[in-house]
Amino acid sequence: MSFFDRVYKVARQIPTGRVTSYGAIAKAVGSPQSARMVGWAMNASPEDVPAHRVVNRNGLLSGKSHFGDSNAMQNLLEAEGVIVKNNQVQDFEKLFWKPEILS
DNA sequence: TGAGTGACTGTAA
DNA sequence: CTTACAGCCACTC
Repeated sequence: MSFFDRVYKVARQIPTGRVTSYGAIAKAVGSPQSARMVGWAMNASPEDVPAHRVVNRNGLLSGKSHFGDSNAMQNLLEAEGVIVKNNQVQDFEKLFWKPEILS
């Protein structure tokens, strides 16, 4: 199983209406210092991976520009009940979902 | 085989 | 409080 596969496995576990950070996923897959790789994995993520629920540690939609439309990521989040304003998730601390560590 | 790159993060000024 | 900088690891050319 590759690094990417593990990232996808964790990302798919993010509940609807919740968000997490790249660093949190990196930690969950066993490479806490590979947050950048997580982002890269998201760049190549399959459709069944909710990449829009993954933001940076400030709750900022750093990856929105990688979606087709500049509003796509925000629209997806808002459709799930996540309030996004100025490219930033509101109540990020409340909505933050901590992924479980992969064994 | 080696250098470049990136949807990040934590620490320092 | 905001801005800067360096480390990080897996992947591509």
